[in-house]
Amino acid sequence: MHSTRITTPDGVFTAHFSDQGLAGLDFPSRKERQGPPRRKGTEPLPAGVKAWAELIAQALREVLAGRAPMKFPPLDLSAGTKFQQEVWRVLQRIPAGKTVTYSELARSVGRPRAVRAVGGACGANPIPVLVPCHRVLQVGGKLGGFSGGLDWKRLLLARESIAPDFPSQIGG
DNA sequence: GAGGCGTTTTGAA
DNA sequence: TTCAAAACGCCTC
Repeated sequence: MHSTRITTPDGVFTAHFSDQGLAGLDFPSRKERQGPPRRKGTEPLPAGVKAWAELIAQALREVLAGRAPMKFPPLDLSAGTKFQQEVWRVLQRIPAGKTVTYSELARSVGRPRAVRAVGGACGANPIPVLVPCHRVLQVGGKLGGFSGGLDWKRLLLARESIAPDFPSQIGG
């Protein structure tokens, strides 16, 4: 397992790689968003992993800009259960600028009643942003939850020109 | 509008 | 195997 930092205009993400591809992605910490990155993580990466990291950096910037990535790095989702992987597959098919509800997602995987389990699968998603769990909303347009924090979910949706029913704290 | 219950999956003991 | 928890949705009051 290799780890490296992915610098974007919105902060420094941390990517984790297995032999199969990208296996995990961490959101920038507050410190990393505000200050310079630490030296940790500068260890040399295998050439293949380095190439993946560049692809991921490009893909991340595309998604953060509200666009669908041109090239997509290989994703290693084998850590999840079969149900979770099915949910994550469906998530990857959601185009930029479009959203689905937890109930729609549940129907897509053939478990129309398993809306709560779908929420759990979204929360277990190891690769947020690239596996767009932020495009899953509650019925009625409410945000629901987000493992990286609702701030990130709101930001990502805003970049895609999606205006969910934001809580009144935003105003309006 | 608010609270309670139902359904499904997952992780721990 | 059993129990508790979870990024939900629907029904009832």
